Amino acid sequence: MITLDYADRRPIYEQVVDKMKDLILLGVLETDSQLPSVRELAMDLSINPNTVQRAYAELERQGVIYCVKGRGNFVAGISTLKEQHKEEMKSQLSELVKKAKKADITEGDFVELVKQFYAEK
Amino acid sequence: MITLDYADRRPIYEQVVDKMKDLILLGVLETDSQLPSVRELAMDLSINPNTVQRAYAELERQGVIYCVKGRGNFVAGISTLKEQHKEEMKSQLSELVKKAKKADITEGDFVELVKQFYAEK
DNA sequence: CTGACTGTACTAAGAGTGTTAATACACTTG
DNA sequence: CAAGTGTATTAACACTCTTAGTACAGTCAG
Repeated sequence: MITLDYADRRPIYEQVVDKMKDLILLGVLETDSQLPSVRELAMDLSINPNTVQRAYAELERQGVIYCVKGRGNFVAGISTLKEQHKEEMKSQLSELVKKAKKADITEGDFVELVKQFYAEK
Repeated sequence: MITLDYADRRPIYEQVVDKMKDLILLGVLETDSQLPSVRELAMDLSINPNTVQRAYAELERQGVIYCVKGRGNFVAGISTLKEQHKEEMKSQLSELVKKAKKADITEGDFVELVKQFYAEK
């Protein structure tokens, strides 16, 4: 379901958070569907249950999932997640454009790159 | 010359590396001009000389500056730095476009955002 | 040559974070 | 009741970042 990247400098729990968000945004995990249990995912990824728990707690804090004691963790509505994701991307793009300006990259060149990347695959 | 952001999660030495690169790319620091000494910058930023040394060592490793024992640190040619910077941005943009695709953001919308950000300030 | 400045190297210590391990408890469901 | 859930707690370990202190070698102006 998820693959960890140990070359990634970021902590494991953070990777789990992002991967889960990706799966939800991609529609692999639908609203109200159940996530793997803390212990199950820990086994699957060969990490400690505490680490998974930390990731799930963060996902709940962000409103991405909801938890029911004794039953499990479930995917929350994805509308807010989609909105957050979009805002996050806009923010990143804004930073990137600032950098591009500093590097004397013209708007035309930038747009050309965007089109090129959109055409890929 | 440089301002540290203690809200930034990244280590200080990494911030120093990036800020120095920015100053060089912006032309504030010209080729072969001298950087502040390790001890001087440490005093200026109220951090330990070792931390500055680490940043400078990293900058030298990346070929951004060159060091002369007993004399100081100097800005290397900026052509390779410019190239690296451009490649880095392209890579980041590529990732961003991938995310945008997943989020069902059209090429048109994306380009519109780019133009908007370019128009700012 | 001397002194003050450079870079560089090393060790030690402390703080913070991430991760693991081992329990324990409450809740739900078959 | 038993097995599976989430949740909480404590301890320990590893790793990284940062600081502190010291030391040594090179450069340069006086």
